[in-house]
This record gives sequence, structure tokens and C-alpha cells, in this order.
Amino acid sequence: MGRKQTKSGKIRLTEVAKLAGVSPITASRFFRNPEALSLSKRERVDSAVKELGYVPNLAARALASHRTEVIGVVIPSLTNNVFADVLRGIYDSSEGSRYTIQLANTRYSILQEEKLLRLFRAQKPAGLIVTGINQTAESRAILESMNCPVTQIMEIGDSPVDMMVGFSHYDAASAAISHILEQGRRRIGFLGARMDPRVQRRFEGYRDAMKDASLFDPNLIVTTSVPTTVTLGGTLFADLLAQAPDIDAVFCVNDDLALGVLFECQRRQISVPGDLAIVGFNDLEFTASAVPSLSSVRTNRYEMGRHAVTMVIESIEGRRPQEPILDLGFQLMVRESSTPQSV
Amino acid sequence: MGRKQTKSGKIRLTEVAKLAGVSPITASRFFRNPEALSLSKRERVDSAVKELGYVPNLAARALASHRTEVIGVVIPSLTNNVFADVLRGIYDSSEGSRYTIQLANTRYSILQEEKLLRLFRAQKPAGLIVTGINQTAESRAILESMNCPVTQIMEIGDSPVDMMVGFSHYDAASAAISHILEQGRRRIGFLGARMDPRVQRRFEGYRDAMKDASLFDPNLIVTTSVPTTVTLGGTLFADLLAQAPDIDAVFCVNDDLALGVLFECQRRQISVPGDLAIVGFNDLEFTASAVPSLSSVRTNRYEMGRHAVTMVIESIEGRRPQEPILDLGFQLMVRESSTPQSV
DNA sequence: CAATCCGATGGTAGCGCTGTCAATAATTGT
DNA sequence: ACAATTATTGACAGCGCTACCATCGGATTG
Repeated sequence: MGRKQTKSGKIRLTEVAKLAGVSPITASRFFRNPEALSLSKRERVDSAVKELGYVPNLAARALASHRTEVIGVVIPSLTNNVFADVLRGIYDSSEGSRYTIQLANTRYSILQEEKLLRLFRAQKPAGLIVTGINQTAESRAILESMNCPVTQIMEIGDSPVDMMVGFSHYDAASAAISHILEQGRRRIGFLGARMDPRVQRRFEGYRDAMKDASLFDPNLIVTTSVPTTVTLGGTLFADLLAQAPDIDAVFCVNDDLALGVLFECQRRQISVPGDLAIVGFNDLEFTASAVPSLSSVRTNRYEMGRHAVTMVIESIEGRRPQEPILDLGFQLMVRESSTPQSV
Repeated sequence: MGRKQTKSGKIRLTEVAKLAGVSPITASRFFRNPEALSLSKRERVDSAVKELGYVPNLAARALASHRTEVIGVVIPSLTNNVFADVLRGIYDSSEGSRYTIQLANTRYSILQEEKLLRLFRAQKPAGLIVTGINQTAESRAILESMNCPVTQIMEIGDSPVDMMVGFSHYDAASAAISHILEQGRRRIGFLGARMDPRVQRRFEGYRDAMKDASLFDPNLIVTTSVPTTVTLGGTLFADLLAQAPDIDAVFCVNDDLALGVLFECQRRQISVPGDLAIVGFNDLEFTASAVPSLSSVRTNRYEMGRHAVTMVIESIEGRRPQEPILDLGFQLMVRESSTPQSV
């Protein structure tokens, strides 16, 4: 003790080992499996590490061990608020751990996804988190050939590549429609933008719920492949009104569209919920303070991110979760926009 | 040609070199500096790479070269829409390049920032992008000791660590206030949440503009350190009304707050812009379709991300930009919420 | 035509760490 | 007390690539 690192040379594991009076390999084990060391050596290495301010060289570690401590995350969009929340959960959960998050963005392109997955496979990540359950056959094959835990997020289905965290978009949409029907509304419009597989599932939930009630009508439906915005909500709603002027409710596949509809109603002096009920999806923060407050379906996105990372890490470290499929469910948030006016 | 890789062994650079009939080091140069190869060898290596499906081992490369191809990005928040746009620019710009983005989130903690910077320094990134210009002395020292290009984003100032891309929050806020004053409003409230350095600068812009007009009054100011939300906008506005019932305008440090104010006005039947003008900041998408549409200050966030990456990469590759400071400016978006009612 | 230079190529020697397996010390059962 | 077993520890080799020279042929020059 009392020695200082003054030489120009950087500190390698060897230096730490020398100072601690152990072999390099023992020092190495200190990081990977400290329990395997005797208490005395562990303490000696520990203080040597601190004294020298040693930082492991990750490249060398990866090269020697044929492993990395990277968890790959593949999401389709960075713009979408929804993924921001998931990402926050992912980064928060990874923080305490030794693992690093490597983010990749497919921009909703299937080809891009395949490319990215191939890239990830080449880098041998410790784990992988991918969005959705509708990978192409090719992508799925890559995922299955990947020699690491994989968690699919955002939705759940029958045949996970490995693990899944999400909820049923179909059920969530059905629940929303049931709620609107219970309010006595009959002409329920559907507004959808960027019809990715999950939005598609919400549509199916809507469609089947309407069919079950014998209220299905193609005129009630307006969709587009354009990315979602608040402004788009207004535009689509205008289209919907043109197609079906007698609607008394609208189900929007996300809250941005719902807000756009609300604004458009204000513009056209359509009373909400008097003339029209609105229900959104995702329960973004603003829904609660809109006037009238917007009903929505709460999805546990932050938790989804957290769980996904936790499951992957546990799995990497040999504690694979009992249940590979985790259903985080949803909560219907009934607010003013879909209930009788209380004034 | 016509040979197939069937052996179990993975493809290393050596295999590529053998197939191409060159030495490994020449094959290596093919990736780093193809111009240095003769055309014939370049073609031979190229086809060997393709035939074998060779993928470089990045860990080995990093270990041997003492460099990585990672650009670190340090941002204070993942929740904030503003950073989502910047990130999109960053990821989009990095995509074509050989560089990988490594994202880290300080959650607005100075200590966390120092920790992350230290971590990055240890990993020798090829470049670094950090948020803001108010690093602690310690952080700044780390940045300066970092042996790579560094770009500070979101705002600009006098003494860049290396490079900067951003705009003047002070000027942007001043411009917003001037505009409101031009509308004949005199009692202009200030609403601020999470007073980070940039928000602080906007405040100063507001304060000085008000002082210049001899209209400054502490009662017009409501701020909090709580993270910003739409709901919070309503709450702060209620506080402001209690403090200064005679206000005729509000400048909000971001659009979420502005939307919250708008909703609160709807709730209280305060006419906008009749009784109250509202101006937000950032020009998020929804401002244009709100009723009334919300005036705001457009900031070029996506471009900021793009430029930051480009500047860093150019700099890494020896083409350092002439001007280390890039001012992306802002645009005052004047909309209904701050102009005379046109009805 | 020799002296010089330059562009293209290759040989050697690691980068810093960990996998494998052998060696040694500590512990246990009978 | 002694063999058998289990915890600790270490030696060695090598992961896949590139830095650093050395080399070599050919173009340039006077």
C-alpha cells in the first residue's frame, strides 16, 4: 500500500495481480467469479484494483472469452413515444448490471431487421431483445441460431423464440370496444395509422368485437400506413366523418390520434363525449389532463422494458425464468371522453 | 472460386487472405484503407470476403488497434421528446458509417455524468457527443483528456471542449418574449419545469427581455424542479394565476407545459388568445393542430443529431470542420395562441 | 545507368485477457 | 491416520487482428 501508479504504462490485469501477489488468472477470476477466491485473496485483489484504478479492457476480454457483455435491442422506431418508455425501462434495468445496451432501429423495415439481426449475431451478444412476434422466417431463423437468450417484447403469442414480455393487443382493443358499447354507442369508428402488426392486432380486436355485436361496418374504418401524428388524427377523423357521418364514437389505435380527433372536434364544435366518445390507446401522460380527459388503454411499457432486461440477464446467468411468457396485461382507463357528461 | 466454406471452423481474416492469395495483413488493409491496395488484389480480397461471408471480429480489431469504432452519446433523459428527435438524427446519421452508437443516460445527474464519462474514457471511444455546455470541472477535465473528437450539443457557448452544435436558448426565449410584447401584452408569465441549464438560459432570456421593457415582476414567475408533463403545465398555471391574476400571456419553457396551460384554460373558460396568449418551446408536432394552434419556438433537433454525428465522424477521419461551433438557430412559429383572434 | 524514391506487400510480434487443465492445499469420512 | 474428495490456485497457450518495420520491384531523375 502507499504505492502509486506513476509509470507511463497503463494498468493491466498483470499489474493488479502483481500488486496483489496472485497470478493474473486469479485476478481475472476476481471479476468473473469472486466467490471462487479465498477471502484473503479476494480482499488483496480488491484493494489492488482500487489502488491502481484498474479498468478491464473489454475488447481483450471479449476476444479471449468469445463472449461480450452486450445486450442487443431491436426496436422499430425511435420517434414513437411508446418505445421511449420501453427504452427507459431497458436502460434503467441494465444500469446496475455489467451489461451494455446496444440499440438498433429497424424503422419498421423487415429487411433492415434481418440485416441488423445478422449483424448482432456476428457480434455474439450476451442477450437480445427484439420487438414483436412477427419476424420473417429468415429473421426467426437467425434468432433461433443465435446462441443467447432472446426476449420478444411488446406483445405475446404462442411460439416464443425464447421468451416474451408483453400483452394482448387484441384483448386490449376488445376491452376498449366493449367499454364503448356498454356506454350505448353503436357506430364506433376505427382510426389507425402505421398499421404495424400490433396495430393490426388491435384492429382485429375491434373488428371481432364489432362483429360479435353485429355492428361491424367497413365504412367505420379509416387507416393509413403513414406514421402517426396528432395532426393525422384530425385528418383521418375528417375522412371518417365523410364516410360515416353518423358515428357516435371513435377508437384510435393510439393517443396521438385521439388527441388529434379531440382537437378536430373542438374545431368543428362536435361535443365530446356528448356527440362523440373517444378512446385512445397507450395512456400517454397527456390523456389525463386533456379537456375532456381522454379514455385510453394503459400499457405497461416501462415495466416491459425492465422485465425484458431482467429476464435476459437472469437467463444469461443461468437462472432462466420458470415461465417464458410474461403477460403484463393492460388497464382500461375510463375518463370523461367516453362516459356520460357529468355536468 | 466455387469453393464453399464447409469446415466447422469460423472464417478468420487468415482464411480470406488464403483464398485471395494474399497475406493477412493485406486483407486487413482491404478494410481499413482499400486505396492502398492494387486494384487486382483489392478485387481478389473483395470476392474472397463475399465468398466466405467473412465478418470482422471487432473485439480483436479493437484489441490490436487500441481503437474502437464506437461513438458515445451522453444525454440527460430518455423520456423527453426533445432527445428522442436528437437521437433519431444521431442514429440515422451513424447508420451508413462504420461507427456504432453507445448511448448513456445521466438522468440529469451530474455525478452520473462524471461516472459515465469516466467509463467512456476507459473504453477509448472513437468520438463522443455530450449534452450541454455546463459540465462540472471534473467532467470537463475528463472530456479534455479524452483522446477523441467531442461534440457538445443542444446549445452553444464560448468555450467548446472541441466542437458544438446547437442554438442560443437565451436568444430563442428573447425572441419569443419580443413577439409577445409586440402583440401588446404586458403581463407575461413564465412557466418552467426541470430547470436544467438550458431551461435556465431560456429563463434568462425571458428575464432580460422583460427587464428591458421594464415589465419584470417576480410574481410572474413559476418554476419547479419536477420533470415536465402536460398535467404539470396545468398545475403551474393555476399557481401562476393565484400569484398574478392579471396576466395576459404565458411563456412556457416547453410545449408540454403549454398544452397543459391550454387545457387548464379550457377548463376555466379562459379564452386563448383572447384573455391569454400562450407560447411554448420546441415546436413539437401537436402544437400546429391544437385548438387554438400553439405558438412555439422551433428547434432543429433532428438536424442537431445529424450534424453532431457528422462532425464527430469527419473529425475522427481527419477532416475536422473549419468552424467548430455550429449554430442551428431557431424559428419562431407564430400561431393562433399568441395572435389576435381572426374570427 | 546508378542513385533515389515511392507505392505495394509481407513477416513478426504482440494487444490484454481467459479457457483448459493440471497442481496443490484443505477437508472429509472411516 | 490415510485415502478420497473438494476447494483454490496457477501455467500455458492462444483468441483474431493490426502496428511496426522490412522488403521489393518499378518509376523517376540527372
